[in-house]
Amino acid sequence: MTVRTRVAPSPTGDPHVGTAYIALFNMCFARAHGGQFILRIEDTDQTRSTPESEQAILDSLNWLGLTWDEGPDVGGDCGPYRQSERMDSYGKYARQLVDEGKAFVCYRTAQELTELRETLRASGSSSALKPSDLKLPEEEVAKREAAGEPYVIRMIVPEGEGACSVDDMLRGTIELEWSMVDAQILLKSDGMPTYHLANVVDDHLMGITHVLRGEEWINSAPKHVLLYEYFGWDMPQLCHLPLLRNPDKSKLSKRKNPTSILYYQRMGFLPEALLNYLGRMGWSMPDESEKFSLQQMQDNFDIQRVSLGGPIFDVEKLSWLNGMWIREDLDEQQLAKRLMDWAYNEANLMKVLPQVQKRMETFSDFAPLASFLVSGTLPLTEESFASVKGEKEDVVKGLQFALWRMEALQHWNRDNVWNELKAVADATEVKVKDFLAPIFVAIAGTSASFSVVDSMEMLGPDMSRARLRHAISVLGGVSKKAMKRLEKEYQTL
RNA sequence: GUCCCGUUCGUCUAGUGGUCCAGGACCCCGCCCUUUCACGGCGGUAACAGGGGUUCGAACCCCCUACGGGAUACCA
Repeated sequence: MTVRTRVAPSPTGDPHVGTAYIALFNMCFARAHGGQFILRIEDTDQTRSTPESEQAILDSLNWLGLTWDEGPDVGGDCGPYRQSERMDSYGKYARQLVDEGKAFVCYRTAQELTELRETLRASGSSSALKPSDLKLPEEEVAKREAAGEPYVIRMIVPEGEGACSVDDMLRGTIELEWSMVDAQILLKSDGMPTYHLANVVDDHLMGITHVLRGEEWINSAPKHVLLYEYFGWDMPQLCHLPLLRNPDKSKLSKRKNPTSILYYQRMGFLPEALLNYLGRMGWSMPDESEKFSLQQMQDNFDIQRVSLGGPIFDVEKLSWLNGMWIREDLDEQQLAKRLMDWAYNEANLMKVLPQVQKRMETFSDFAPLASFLVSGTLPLTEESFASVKGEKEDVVKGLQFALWRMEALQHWNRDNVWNELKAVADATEVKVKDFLAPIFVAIAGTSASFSVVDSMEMLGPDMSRARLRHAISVLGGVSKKAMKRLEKEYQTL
């Protein structure tokens, strides 16, 4: 048995707990059956991942204690497609399908596609874009080809009635209508494969027998079934795991929740506890114990014990569990070591010292000045913002705008943070000093602190965002209506 | 809109036709321990989404409705 999990770095490079969640289940499943667990970091979208973000994921999974096997060599590359020399081979597979009449070259432009979709919708048809919808007159194809216009390769899909049966290890047979399946792009105009092609080709080459992935993939399973059929390959067993949710039940997202493993690391959670908690999401030990190690989970793993309701990620219970691990599994020596590894080490001290030394008269000034850097959620109240000038409404607006900017920021460093914040201040015609004041309070708990952008760099993206979010909610939050207004105004910046 | 997947205490879950007027855990509350707070111990509140079947019997099987989520991209 060979089980794999595919990991795609997020655009901002934050390793997502959902990634670890899926990886954990894949690993336990594979190991419980004496099989191999392969992890592939892959992203066929050149605009998304970077070598750093890919490394960040590996580091995070390592930190959690997950381990994986070396995959079979399928051409010397298990790394990001961006660096792959195998890119040609995907084109080859796509072309093979074209030659066999199972895929076709499509010269449709983005604009034409939107128009086609609009007409489809207007006509009340629920059908997806089919090969026949996309067909262009031959002379038009020739013209575009001669002009060297970009094209993609799409797969041929059944048109008309009928459904595709997909077997799921947990859900049984799922029937999905072909009418909902569009002529999926296999090879993008930049020559990159889409997930669908790459997924099927790689899994086949690597001899993957089982695929455990998120529920969000159920609807594209027919495409994969069809591709395996087209190629004449054996289909791996599929298993769709439930999705981790925000407290409002939507798919766990960083806009509503800290989702980065780095955040939980910085917050001071033990990797054992975080992993233990993820293992309790949608799964239970046969004896229902709450606290268990990765090894114990692996030893007792039974995929049938996965429950399908989407579990809500509850930080409170995670905290309780973490406390259990701290109290029961670490002696004082070990705890001391963990604390030093976590934050109380020389490297961290050296980062802070340049900021605080100027402000110190005695050593005892140090802890109060730097405490916010090793804190989790700051104990803020509305009073904390008393020194901040301006109407509460405007303060909240500034914080919200700052938060949005920080959520969109891809490369987290001092200069980028500063440039973004300055840009918002300028665009809203607020003095930088006044704009930053509430952000100081949000980040450091007081406006009397050292450089807020340096602090934010040290705290990292998720902790910084979480604090901005917390500050907004302390100030009464933003109502749905107000949020709409703010979003509109934000767009105009 | 359409399709798909779900639905047991507020939350995580046990439960695969009788042992369930539904068990455990987090949260909350009370009591005990304790110079305080926490930890720990004990106890309490609180759920089978609704309606129809099937069956001697249904949280469990089937159907319908409602609700939630996901998908509907040259993102994964």
